[in-house]
Amino acid sequence: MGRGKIEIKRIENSTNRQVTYSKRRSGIMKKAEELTVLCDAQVGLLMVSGTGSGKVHEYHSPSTTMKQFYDRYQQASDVNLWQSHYERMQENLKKLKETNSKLRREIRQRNGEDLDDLTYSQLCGLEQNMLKSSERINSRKFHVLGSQTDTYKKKVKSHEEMQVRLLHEFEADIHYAYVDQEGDYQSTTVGPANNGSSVFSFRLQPSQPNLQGDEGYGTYGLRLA
Amino acid sequence: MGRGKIEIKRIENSTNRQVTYSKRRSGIMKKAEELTVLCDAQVGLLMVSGTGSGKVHEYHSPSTTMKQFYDRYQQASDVNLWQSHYERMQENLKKLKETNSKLRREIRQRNGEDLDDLTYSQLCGLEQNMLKSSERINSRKFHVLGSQTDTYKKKVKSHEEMQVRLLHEFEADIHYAYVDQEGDYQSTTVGPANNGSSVFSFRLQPSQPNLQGDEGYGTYGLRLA
DNA sequence: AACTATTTATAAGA
DNA sequence: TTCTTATAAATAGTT
Repeated sequence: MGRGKIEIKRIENSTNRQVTYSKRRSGIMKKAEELTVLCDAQVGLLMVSGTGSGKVHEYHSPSTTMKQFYDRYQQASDVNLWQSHYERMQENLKKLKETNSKLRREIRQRNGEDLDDLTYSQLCGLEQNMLKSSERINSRKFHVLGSQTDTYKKKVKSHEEMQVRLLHEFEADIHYAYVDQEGDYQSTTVGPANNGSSVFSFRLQPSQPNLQGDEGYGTYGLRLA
Repeated sequence: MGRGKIEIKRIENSTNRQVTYSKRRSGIMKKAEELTVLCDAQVGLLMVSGTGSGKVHEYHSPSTTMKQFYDRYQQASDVNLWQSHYERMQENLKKLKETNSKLRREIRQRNGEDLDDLTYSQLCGLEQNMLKSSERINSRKFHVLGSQTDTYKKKVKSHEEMQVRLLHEFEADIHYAYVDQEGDYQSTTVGPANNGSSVFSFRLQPSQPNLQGDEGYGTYGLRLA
């Protein structure tokens, strides 16, 4: 219906396509409304241009809301899977929050707070448990200290060996300098020595990150004393 | 477009209306498909005859599922609040899980496990913290013990008073029975006495619920010894 | 956005 | 229902 017949296939000229979309869109819209009025029907219509802004044009008969149409879709499609997914997610969230607050409470109790609801025997158990844990921590402490000491011992030893070696090289250089008058011993000696000495500089440990940073857990904020 | 022009208003003849619905329905369907093909558009169309069976006729562009339509609609309308809500929820979930595992780790550490990554000074801090907490728990323990004793003391005292009172009543009843020959002293004396004695029965405390019930937190499972 | 030659859709009739 | 056909509407190509 127009100056010439057209094949029903994608219009390749983009501008042309856009124009045709616009014309036919209003055409179909009018048809939809006419159908609604003439035949007392319910009609829902959605159109999105593939080209262009992706703007949605819609028509729906006044008697019906779009929502009713969507409900219809849901019935017929897998959208309701989504729904249940959402619900499961919400439940999950709730459980996690509960668990979370219980964990926080346990930590607070292990920190000597929020003890009012505990019975005498629960308090006893908790104390026992904590003392046992303290012992474990203490023993670990010594283990760490021990291995740290060992490490340092080794470093010190290798450092001493290095010094001895350097001393020898130094003496050789001195000798060489006297012989050749051109010894640049700074570059041959100072470099390695600097490199080695950094082993003894302590690095500050960043303190334990405070998790979500508002409650009282993560309370043993530790730094190198 | 037909043998005669028609007004766009409800067709009163029911049969005629039905026929027109059928004809125009297929017409609009064809238009929808043409729009889809020609303009590379996405089209969704639903029609329900007001008269008749209420059967739904639908068309949607093959490239699109109804779900995509739904999503599209969300994008273009304020329903997309939902989308962002979903995303925020997902993020929340992730954060909660992270927090959770950190909390669990902290508890494990306070329980003397999972200490390998701690430095010496962190271990020291942790130990100090736990000893301090133990003290607090210990002092709370004595406080509870003390108030419990007080409570019992009061109960015992009131019980003693009750006994004295009952004794008097009992003697009075004996006296009455002798005078009247019909004293049913069981019902007047035993009732209240039973009621009072239950104060001394211990109730088992249910142990601390194990949270999600698989990891090693909630470890001080406490019962009345 | 308007025009108009044509094609399409369809109202009425069979 | 479906087909036919005269006529109204829609619209492709043009301006």
